[in-house]
Amino acid sequence: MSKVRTRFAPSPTGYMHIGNLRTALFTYIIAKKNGGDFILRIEDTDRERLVDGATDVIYSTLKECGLNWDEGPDVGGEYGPYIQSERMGMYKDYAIELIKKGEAYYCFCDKARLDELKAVQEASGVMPMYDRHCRNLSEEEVKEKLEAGIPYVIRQKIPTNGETTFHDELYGDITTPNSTLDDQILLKSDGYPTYNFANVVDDHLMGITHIVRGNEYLSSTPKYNLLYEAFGWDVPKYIHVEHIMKDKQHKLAKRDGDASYQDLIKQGYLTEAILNYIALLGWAPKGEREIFTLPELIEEFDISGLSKSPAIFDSMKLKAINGEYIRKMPIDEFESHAMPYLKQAIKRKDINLRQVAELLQPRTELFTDIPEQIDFIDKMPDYDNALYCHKKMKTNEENSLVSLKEVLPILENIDENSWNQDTIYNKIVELVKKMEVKNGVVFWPLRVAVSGKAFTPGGGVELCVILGKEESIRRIRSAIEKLSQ
RNA sequence: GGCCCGUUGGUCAAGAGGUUAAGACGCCGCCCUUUCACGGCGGAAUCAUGGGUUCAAUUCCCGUACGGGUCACCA
Repeated sequence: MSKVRTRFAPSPTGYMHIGNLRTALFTYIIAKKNGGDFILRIEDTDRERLVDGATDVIYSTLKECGLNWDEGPDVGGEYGPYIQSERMGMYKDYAIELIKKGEAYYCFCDKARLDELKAVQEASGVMPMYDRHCRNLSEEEVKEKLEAGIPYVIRQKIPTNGETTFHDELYGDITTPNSTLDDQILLKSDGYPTYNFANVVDDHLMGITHIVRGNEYLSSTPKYNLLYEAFGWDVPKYIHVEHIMKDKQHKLAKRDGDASYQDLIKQGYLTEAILNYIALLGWAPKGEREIFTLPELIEEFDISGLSKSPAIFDSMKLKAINGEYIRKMPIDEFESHAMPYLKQAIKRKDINLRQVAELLQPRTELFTDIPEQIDFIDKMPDYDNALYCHKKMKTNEENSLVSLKEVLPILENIDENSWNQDTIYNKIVELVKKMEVKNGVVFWPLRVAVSGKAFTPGGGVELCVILGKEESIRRIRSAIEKLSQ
């Protein structure tokens, strides 16, 4: 069996849609799973849609994701060039070869005639399709028109009856009546190939064995298949993957602002988590495990786990997976990822950011959530005394005031050098015992007094450690004042 | 509209002609606990629909509904 070769062939739009990224992922995995090669080909023949720097987005995204290509525009390879616009010269010969084989023909119909034809067909409710006006021109007629310099295109000669069946590795055999297939244009009047034609020729020339692509190509595959057969080329294996949806009726689109890899990164998601999640969208592993690195995905992957129906993108699940990756990180790595957000929220220089990071790690699902969690550190927020009332902690404004008054001198008596978790905690527990109350009766008011928030990462003691002795004492004093009014 | 594809809890989904129809996210409850989070335990919640085939169908077949895709000198 020949070596497996797969290809990812994006158009440079300056934007990596996560559906595309997922297709790239599967394409890469299928190659690597079989010890094959993954090829990158840039399909940039649409000059009008060309965007500056767009190929760089493709390169950098794939690289960040670890989807390294074995052949491509920048790394070369035996089957280049890998940029479609640089391959333009060769297609015409292939189109003419097809004409000689009787599998294609010159068409001299001009735009006006085609437009009119289409209008008539649409008006009568018929599917717009070329009427094969030029399909049976005699050799003389063709020669005459060519010599007269009449512009032409080359169209594929689809069988007029019968049906075409192709095999998809996922969907099985799919059969389509030939009568529903259009004599599609292979070579445009400017001499350039259409995408459909270039694609088949390129895939063949590059020795692609498995074509992995979006499900939108399912209905044009019969025509591709006919093309392979017309040339007498080996038909590759097809694997069509379903779309990622925003909801049941809408595809995830650019305007949603969260459809691209870049959008997700901006929102604070980790590359590994994104990759892991999109693999799970439309593909199910054999066992119950869900967290996989790229090499593990290659190990686990099997086409049979691919889904045949569209999957709705669920950011809650992505977030949960992101959280798992975050919790798994060594603290140093977490800290460096979190640093920009820590600095954004904390301007004070006397705060030990490492300690803050330690509190935050098990509580972070998205890095962008960090600032809001620690916004009380620089500046005590305004809060209502009602915060001191907590049913389960059995606290209210009165006993909170008592607790704070008791705690204050104890904290004041702790030496600056002993201002740490254990010391503070033990001293407060001693106090609690002496007061003969529940722990919460002291801990809850303390936490409120130093944070002014209903929820904080860490409890009163942790927060006091973070804030330092001086600031903690100051906050407790002003809380006592506030409660005494 | 023609053609093609699909339909298991709210979402991702496993599954098989006979199962208590996995698991995950989310939700709810409990435990742990100085709040929250983490962790642990438990719960509610699903086979689109009508006909066949069969002793038995959510699983196989046909129809219906619903959803998606596609019908360019775009890629």
